[in-house]
Amino acid sequence: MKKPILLGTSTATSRTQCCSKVGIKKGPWTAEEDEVLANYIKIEGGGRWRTLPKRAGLLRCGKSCRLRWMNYLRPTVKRGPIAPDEEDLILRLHRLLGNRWALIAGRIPGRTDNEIKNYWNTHLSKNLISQGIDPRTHKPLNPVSHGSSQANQDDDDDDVPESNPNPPSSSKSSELMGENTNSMETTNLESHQIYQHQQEVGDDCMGQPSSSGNGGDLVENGNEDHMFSLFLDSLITDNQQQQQQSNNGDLWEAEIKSPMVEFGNPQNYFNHQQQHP
DNA sequence: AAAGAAAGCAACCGCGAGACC
DNA sequence: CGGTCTCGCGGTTGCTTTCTT
Repeated sequence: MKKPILLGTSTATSRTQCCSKVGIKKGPWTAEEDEVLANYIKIEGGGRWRTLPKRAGLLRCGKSCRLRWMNYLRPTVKRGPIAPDEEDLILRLHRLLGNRWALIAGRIPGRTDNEIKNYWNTHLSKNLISQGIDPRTHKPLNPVSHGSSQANQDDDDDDVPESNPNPPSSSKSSELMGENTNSMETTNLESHQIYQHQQEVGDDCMGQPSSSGNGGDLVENGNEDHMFSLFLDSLITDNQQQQQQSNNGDLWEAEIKSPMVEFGNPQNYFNHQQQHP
């Protein structure tokens, strides 16, 4: 593993980040540090990360403590290989959301954004490339080989945000919901149908709304987040059904018909809900 | 068996948003 | 209302492990 680094004045840069302070340890965590952090959070709870290491007696920066807890020490973190159904879910979520790792992780119980991001970069993106699919856009790398669908290829790139291949540098969920001003009108019936659809489909495969930690912010804060969660589930489910229906047909045609496109994006769903409660 | 390459993954970094003063 | 602080996120780095030659 990585050798722990104890930062001193010689290695500290001009950065003013917390981790550049003298005496703050970097590198891999030891079992002892893990124990100290886990025990402290068990007793005192998480949060206030900046002051937590001092209170817990750790020579780490708050960021490092938070990351360690979120990605490794949390009891809800699931270790072990990604199951095929989880992989399928990651693919579908990435198709819909782009590199919104925290959002994706929020829909996969026990998995962290870091883990999913790593898995995507090391496995899934390579798999897609080997299949001739662009992992960023989920479209064919060589459109020529895809026959009639190629005719729509250029248009798709311009105006269909079925996934978000180039998300902005800050990818908060709120931004996801607010970035598209292309207001596509929806009716009360449509939004109601999606909501009702969610009720029928249930939450078995998407996981429970996460109760803590990374990505869980999507679904744990208030009614709007809950509604977004439900909406996201409906997107995933409908997307899956349409892919099955397309069944080796024109994948991208099916994609265009996805609920994401019908709504424009989740923000439109919210706007609509707020205007028509 | 040894060396180099590739893969895997934990951790770091910088930035943006929201909270707080 | 502007400045500062804190948190959380996505991108990236670099060390360790595994595979290949």
